[in-house]
Amino acid sequence: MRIGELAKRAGTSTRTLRYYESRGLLAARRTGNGYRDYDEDDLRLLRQIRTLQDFGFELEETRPFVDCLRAGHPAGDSCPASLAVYRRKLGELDGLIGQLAGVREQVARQLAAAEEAAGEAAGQAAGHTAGDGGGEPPAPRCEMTG
Amino acid sequence: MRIGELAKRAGTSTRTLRYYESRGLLAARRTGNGYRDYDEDDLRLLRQIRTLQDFGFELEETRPFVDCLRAGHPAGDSCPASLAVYRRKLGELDGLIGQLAGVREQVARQLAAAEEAAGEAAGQAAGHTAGDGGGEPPAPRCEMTG
DNA sequence: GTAGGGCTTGACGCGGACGTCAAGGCAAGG
DNA sequence: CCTTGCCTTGACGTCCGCGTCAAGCCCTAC
Repeated sequence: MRIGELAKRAGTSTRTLRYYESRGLLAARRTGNGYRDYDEDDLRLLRQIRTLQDFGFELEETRPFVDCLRAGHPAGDSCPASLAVYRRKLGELDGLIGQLAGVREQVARQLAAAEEAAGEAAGQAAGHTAGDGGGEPPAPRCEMTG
Repeated sequence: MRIGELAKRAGTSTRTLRYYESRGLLAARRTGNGYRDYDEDDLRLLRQIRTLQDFGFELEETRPFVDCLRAGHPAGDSCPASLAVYRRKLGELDGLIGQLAGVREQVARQLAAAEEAAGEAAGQAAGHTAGDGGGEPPAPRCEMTG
């Protein structure tokens, strides 16, 4: 099949396929007139790349999977190098998730503190003190427009 | 103080400060010879920006905080617009964390399946069969769509 | 005088995964 | 013949937060 059909079947663009080729993934045969010519194996290979891309893998990280399929293995992750990428990625994901969770907590605390400060200021302005025990009360529900 | 000192005290670079200025954050007075001239308020403002940047906020998202400080408020998050950014960011973080957790689970399952397949292949190669029901492994237990 | 440091503006580079435009070839239909 | 639609290569644009270099001015010290 030609590049347009492959792109359509993989749900991507021809530009992307040419880009992959320029990166050394997804080589293509050529027909007599110079058009790229792909087969079902190329489609499988491309789907493997796209799946990993959807996971957030960088293109280079998909290379072991591609090489694995090219070597004739039934799946892209049938090779040790692919498993190593999986494991490294798991570590990265755990680290990133933990980091984001930490940031989330800090932002949540900042928000809570700022809301409380705003609430107290409003209370004072209205001559009405909050008067609760100064600890960490349950977060205000949704008093401001989001 | 001049730009070099401000950069040092904020733990960033002069290039970064000029960039912030070009973006309309962090305006600077000028001395007679054309040098930028900053004061302690600018430092506070800059620290606010840097804190949010460390949280992963985009520069544009720090603008409400900057405007808030410039308006004379005691903290950058004393204004409704800043709180709105906090809330939006919390939502984004929750979404992102959930998505990453979903990816993490998928990668973990892929890894487990590939490891098991590799183990069985090795077992067969060694004349030792794993012996579990040879069909598809049980469907993934939890679908964490992200 | 001159070396050295800090400052100025301007402009290009980077990384990642492409989008988009330009100029032109190839094949099929009317 | 001409149009339409697919294909080719090449090259520049995008986003973001800067890094880095270039050319030159200001001030101080020796």
